[in-house]
Amino acid sequence: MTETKQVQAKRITRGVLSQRAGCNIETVRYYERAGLMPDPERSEGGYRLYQEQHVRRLQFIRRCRELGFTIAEIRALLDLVDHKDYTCEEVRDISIAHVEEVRRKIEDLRRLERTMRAMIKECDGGAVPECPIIDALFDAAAVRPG
Amino acid sequence: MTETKQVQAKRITRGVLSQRAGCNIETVRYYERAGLMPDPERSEGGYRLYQEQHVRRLQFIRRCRELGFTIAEIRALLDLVDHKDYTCEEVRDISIAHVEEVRRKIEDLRRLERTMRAMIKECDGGAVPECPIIDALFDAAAVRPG
DNA sequence: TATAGACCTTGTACTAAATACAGGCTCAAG
DNA sequence: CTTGAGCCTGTATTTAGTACAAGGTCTATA
Repeated sequence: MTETKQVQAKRITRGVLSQRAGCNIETVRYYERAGLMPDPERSEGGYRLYQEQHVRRLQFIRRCRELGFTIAEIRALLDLVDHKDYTCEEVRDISIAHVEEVRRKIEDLRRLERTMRAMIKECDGGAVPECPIIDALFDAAAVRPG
Repeated sequence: MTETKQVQAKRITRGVLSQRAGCNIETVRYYERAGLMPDPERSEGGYRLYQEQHVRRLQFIRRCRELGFTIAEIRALLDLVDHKDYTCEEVRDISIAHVEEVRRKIEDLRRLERTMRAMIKECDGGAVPECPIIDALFDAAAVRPG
């Protein structure tokens, strides 16, 4: 009897919520506009009042962002979770598509790094106003070796 | 005598300029606003009239962008080049700072890829509404292994 | 010479993923 | 009751472009 009253969950303000997820306070409002976070309860004065479930949700979003998922991808994941009709396969497909995107980005950056290092190697760092890096940047062949 | 007249360089429109640098026509105007491309001559009717030097400059900018230099970094490089008071060392320093940034990004993406692959490996892709990937994303420990 | 239509002009809005700020209101502690 | 921290809304800024509307220019052809 008294227990149901004790179970009454305490409400959390936006500032506390953002701190607990390790993000900026404004980010919460941004995710609300973006449809990732729900419109929460409000106090008499209009303050947003969150619950523990919202902390978990925001942390989920932040973790996805740290893994490079876009807002749209996270929305897709959360839709699956919210409707509770997702299959492991759907989640897996989204994740595999994402990791392949990550791999492509790594490849692009590695090619770029090789080109940069090749240019820098040509440069002795002398105190003269002639620089093979600048020359290379002005000369297509040097920058696009293959 | 007649030669000085023949040397009269032909002028290039914005559309042709952008094509020769392989970029969108609007990008030229953007670089102008950003201070990377100069205000060129204009025709009677107000058309921008470019010269060969501008093609080279735009190609330089595009190559820098392909290598991941930011607009601010390119502005710094062009300032050095324009004032002709740069030393090889200055250019080299900017380039090394950039390549180190690239290396950091690669490291971040590789960590991210490892985490993603670890999550995906746990998932058998079954048609059930329970997924270790979702669980991992809701559980800090799984996503941040170290 | 007239005109079609390709090309250019400007200003403005949009993208992604936040972050920042102004002006005003609320809440809790003392 | 007052103080000040914290919250409210709306709007602007960031990066590196892209897109578009309404209108003016340029040039080749009839």
